Amino acid sequence: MGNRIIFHIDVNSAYLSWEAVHRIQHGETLDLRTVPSVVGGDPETRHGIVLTKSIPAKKYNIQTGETIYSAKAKCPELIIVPPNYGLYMQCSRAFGDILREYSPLVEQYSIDEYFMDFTNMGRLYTDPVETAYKIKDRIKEELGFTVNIGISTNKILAKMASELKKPDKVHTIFPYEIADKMWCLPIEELFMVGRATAKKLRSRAINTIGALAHADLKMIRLFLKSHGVLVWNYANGNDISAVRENRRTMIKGIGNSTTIPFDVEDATTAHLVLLSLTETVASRLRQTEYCARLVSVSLRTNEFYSCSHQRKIASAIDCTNAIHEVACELFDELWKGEPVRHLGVRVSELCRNDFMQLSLFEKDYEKQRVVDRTIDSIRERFGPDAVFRSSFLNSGVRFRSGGTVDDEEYPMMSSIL
DNA sequence: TCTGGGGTCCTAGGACCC
DNA sequence: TCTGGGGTCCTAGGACCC
Repeated sequence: MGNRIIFHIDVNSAYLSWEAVHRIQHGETLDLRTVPSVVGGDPETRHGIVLTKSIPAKKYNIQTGETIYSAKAKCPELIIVPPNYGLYMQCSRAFGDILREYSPLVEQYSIDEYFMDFTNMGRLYTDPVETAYKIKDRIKEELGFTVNIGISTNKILAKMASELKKPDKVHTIFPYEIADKMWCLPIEELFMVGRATAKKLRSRAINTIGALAHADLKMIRLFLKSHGVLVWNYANGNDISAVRENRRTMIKGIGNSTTIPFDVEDATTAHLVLLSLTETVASRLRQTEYCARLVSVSLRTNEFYSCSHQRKIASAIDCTNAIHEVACELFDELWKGEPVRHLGVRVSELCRNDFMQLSLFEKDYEKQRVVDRTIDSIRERFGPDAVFRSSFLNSGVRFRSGGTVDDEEYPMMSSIL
């Protein structure tokens, strides 16, 4: 196996860029990217954090994930726009379609990132770097937003390369360039080194990616276990994982969680929120033609204490009511009576729903499944709000939280590239 | 006017069995 | 009565990504 050529393509300030382009296309004269601005949630409903910042906003030291409140304090004239996930899905798709013109082997890693295997494309295209510039400029011209492209011989180096200088840039980190371009960077810049790992490494005087690369692997393994081996390899540019089309990969779980605009203080309201979360989870589960054997509920209190509770169930299910019933049991066992800020429902241990085994005691589940499917098809034809349970009337609880992903699903990123 | 939501993977401890 | 170890399954929590 010869050397590979891998591209990593990353949208610059994705949500914000996409919103800016959308506004310009609809006659807006101000380009959000040229002023301090962020995409962020609404503090009124307790969703007030920064999701994406413009480059001018970055100059005010505004960080992704910080509160809108503190971002405004750093820059009073900051423009805040709400997220629009439907738009992002469209942009993401259009972006991927262009990439697939350059190689058949394209992997979507997240809503705004793709890997592309350019090995063997040399017969069609003169030079990878030259082609990367072409792709970048085409995306800018046709779709209106800029990307960074990183090029190397594997995924980790391509990804690290695309993170170098932004925006609208092409970078390479070929193996012979690792020392010059990557080892000087602070340790937290390395993929998979988050706050906890950075702290542990820095406490042992490992402050740069280069220092980690040169550290003794046995020592790293001793205090960071398998994760240490992973990041040590990344620091050395070692990665043999393949770019894989994300059609066939098994989805592991489906979840929906929400921060409630008010503190929930009674079980009845909590159960209603769980129902709204379960409606989304269960309909997505049925849409993907899976059943689940594990249900978990997570909870965050008004004091930001988080905990979770899960249970394996006897036979796999996909009914809204059945999942909701388990979720309520789990909540009742978990909840100690504190005011609840956030609730989540997640199903996992999925299996195909075609050869479902139903025990005799669960025979009315068949009827229930027919009801679910009927409701699913009504919502498909007339919109998600066409039917909802009367228990939500005047409850102050949104009857369906989160969104169903109506386009084809792509599996989310994992730590192993 | 405080702190999102969607994922994946790993680890540790206890139960249980041989 | 005591001492043991290995294997699997289950659960909770933590770390990381975007």
